[in-house]
Amino acid sequence: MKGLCGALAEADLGRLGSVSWHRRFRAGEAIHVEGEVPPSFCAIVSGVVKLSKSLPNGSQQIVGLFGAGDFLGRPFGGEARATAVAASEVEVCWFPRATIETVTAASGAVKDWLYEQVADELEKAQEWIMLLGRMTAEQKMAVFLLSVMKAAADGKPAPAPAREMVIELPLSRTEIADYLGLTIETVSRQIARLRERHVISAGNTRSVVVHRPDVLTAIVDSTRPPGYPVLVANQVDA
Amino acid sequence: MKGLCGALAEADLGRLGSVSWHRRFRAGEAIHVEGEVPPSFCAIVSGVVKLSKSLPNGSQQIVGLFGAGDFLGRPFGGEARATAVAASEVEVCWFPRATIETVTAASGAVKDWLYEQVADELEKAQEWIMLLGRMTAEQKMAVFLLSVMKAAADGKPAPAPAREMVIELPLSRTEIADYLGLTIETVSRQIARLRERHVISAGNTRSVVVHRPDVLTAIVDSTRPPGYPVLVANQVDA
DNA sequence: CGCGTCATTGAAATACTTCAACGACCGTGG
DNA sequence: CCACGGTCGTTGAAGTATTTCAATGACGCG
Repeated sequence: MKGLCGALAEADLGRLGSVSWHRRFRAGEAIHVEGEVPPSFCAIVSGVVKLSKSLPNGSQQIVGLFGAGDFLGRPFGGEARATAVAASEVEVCWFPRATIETVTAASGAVKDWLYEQVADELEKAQEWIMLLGRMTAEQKMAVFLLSVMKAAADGKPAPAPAREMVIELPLSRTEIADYLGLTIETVSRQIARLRERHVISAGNTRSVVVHRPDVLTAIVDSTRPPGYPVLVANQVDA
Repeated sequence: MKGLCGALAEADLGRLGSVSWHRRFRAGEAIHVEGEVPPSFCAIVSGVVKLSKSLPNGSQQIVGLFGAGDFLGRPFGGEARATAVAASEVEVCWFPRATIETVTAASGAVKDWLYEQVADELEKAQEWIMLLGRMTAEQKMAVFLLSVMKAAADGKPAPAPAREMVIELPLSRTEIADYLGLTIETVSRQIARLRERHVISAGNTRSVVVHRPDVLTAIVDSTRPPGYPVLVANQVDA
């Protein structure tokens, strides 16, 4: 999270501080564009950023999601191979590319930090490959909800997924679909089904109450027939 | 490819050379195991290694494929989050973890190289996310064949995908299925269909003659109805 | 020769998509 | 204030790609 500052010598910190500035993006605005050399490296202060790729036929796939504390852009990277778009109102701390590259080149600690950063992202990407390749729509949806819960609970007192929780979805249905590799209709239907089963209930479109996180996790690691009999027996009232 | 040596000072090169040794793995043998701290970092000399994750329900997904010149394992990484298995007879150049970490910690150039390495891998992973999330079985198969062609042609005189080419598939049907997020039957059928359309023809199960690379690329970036009429018209003889 | 693994093929089942219609929400302008 | 159009989400019905189940064929090996 705040590892960058930890990795920086005082002199560098001051140097970076003096050239950085805050910048806001409204939902939908592009931060980096696929095929262009990103002019910056930035830390997300608040909001959610989606990193997406698009196919010639026009369909999109979100390949990564970033929130407060995450970093965008890769020093020495050349052209960005995906587009970064603000999924909500986003505030970033913005560093000119050149400065970051100079500081990085000079500091071993920063290099270490950067390496960690990319390695983590790779790990997440590989998880996602697994998810996209081998999970059903239902499982994908469950993973998504759980990950939003986890993100929301990050740093909160209770580390375990609590017994009940209200979460705000950071993405529209269309974006969720692009994230999970599904269509918007399938996403909608999966949510409806979870609601019918009383696993979640929805107020506003964007906010969801998760009643049974345990059922979500059960769905995620269920063998293909997703344990309906057992789970339904548990939750249907007599 | 040989970037590691370029990044190393002579002293380090000697040091590494003296502790490295060659090691062979037979097809199916595990090189690193998910959940264990890998005892080594190694360069693949020959053969193909698959990196896979498995779901509780037993299904597998290959999250990466590595060939000669690629590197396995991440210094400072902790537990491996995927299993690396030899997909064929594999020969590696093996370095004890401790040595690699010492050398890396000391050398900025090695850090840079390592960073590049991971960043490249991340880029490939994101491509794969796109593929798994948004492509049809037919497109996946085409991408796979093209990537095998590219790997085979690597460093060859003609850089462009040639007009006709014989390739050896480095994976079994099951492995291809795990790689593309499909079932073995679907893979088999897609190959059969490509054969019927005279895009490829097959000798041995593991070897394929690609007659029309252009059709494969057309399939990859076709909008959903994969242009059958046009393409078929081109290739069917009068 | 017979057994085991791997690949192919067919037929039926199903998960997901596509197409299409409708309802809810929201800001704009009358 | 209310009607209007636009975007977004939901829902139904039909279509299709892919999976599942099952049987058969090809190959290698003891």
